Parts: sequence; structure tokens; C-alpha cells
Amino acid sequence: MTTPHERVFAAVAAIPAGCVASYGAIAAQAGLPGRARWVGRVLAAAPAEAALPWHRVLRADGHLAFAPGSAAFEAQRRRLEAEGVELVRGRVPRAHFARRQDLDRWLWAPRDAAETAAAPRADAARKPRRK
DNA sequence: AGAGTGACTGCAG
DNA sequence: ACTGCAGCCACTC
Repeated sequence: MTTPHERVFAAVAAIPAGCVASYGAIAAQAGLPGRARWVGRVLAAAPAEAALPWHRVLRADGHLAFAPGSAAFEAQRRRLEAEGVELVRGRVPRAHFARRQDLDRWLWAPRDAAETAAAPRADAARKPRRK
């Protein structure tokens, strides 16, 4: 059967191009709520052959998990920008976060709908923060 | 066995 | 917005 490890891979692979998801969301999607750190560990150990869109996974607040300026940070930022996802004031706008159902649709599971937990408002049509 | 360490998170100050 | 802190849990000394 599917191992937690495989479910994490599947969840990451299910993130649509141009979208992102948090470590916690991936963990929850893989049936491991509360284990965001473990997801980070799995991705760090993931072989390049897996060709996972690891760059679409970031912190819940929109910040990349790597230290700003580090090689890994820049690499991830480049990959995101290549898909049209740009950092605004150092973070990815909530509007880019994939929604629960977007991931479910790719995975299979109607599963529930009960826990529509983090349903981020998908607009973000706000004024340009003065200056 | 026990302490330290994160590709994390949410809450508190 | 930033800093700390408590939970979190696998893994490494």
C-alpha cells in the first residue's frame, strides 16, 4: 500500500503549476496532520529523479523555508518566478496557495469536505500598499 | 537514554 | 512586523 512517504510525494506532485502549498497542508493532505517538519525532511532527502515540484512547497506564512539570499532560496525563487509566482515583500501572496479541493481533485479522494480548514480568500485584490 | 536540531506552525507579547 | 515559545517528531550524536 501507499506509505506516508509516497503520499507526501503524491501530495506535492498534485500542486498545480503556478500554485504553492504549505508544508503543513502537504502533511495534512498525506494524512499526517501536524508533521510539517517531517515533510521538510522528506523533501530534503527526496532524490532529484523524483522530479518533484518541491519549489511549490513553502511556509504557511508565504515565506520560503530557506534563508533569504542562500543558494537554495534563490533556486526556489527562480523556479517559482518561472511559473509566474513572484515574491511580494519577501513572500508569496495567499492568492497563489492551492486550495484543499485543488489537491484532492488531483489525488482522488472526495474523502470529506468536512474539514475545509484553511480556505484562503482567493482574491487579494487590495490596494498597492502606499509608496 | 538524553539532548540537540531542524525545508514547520500557531499563539502570545 | 518581529521575537519567543511550546508543540511537534524523526534523526543524529
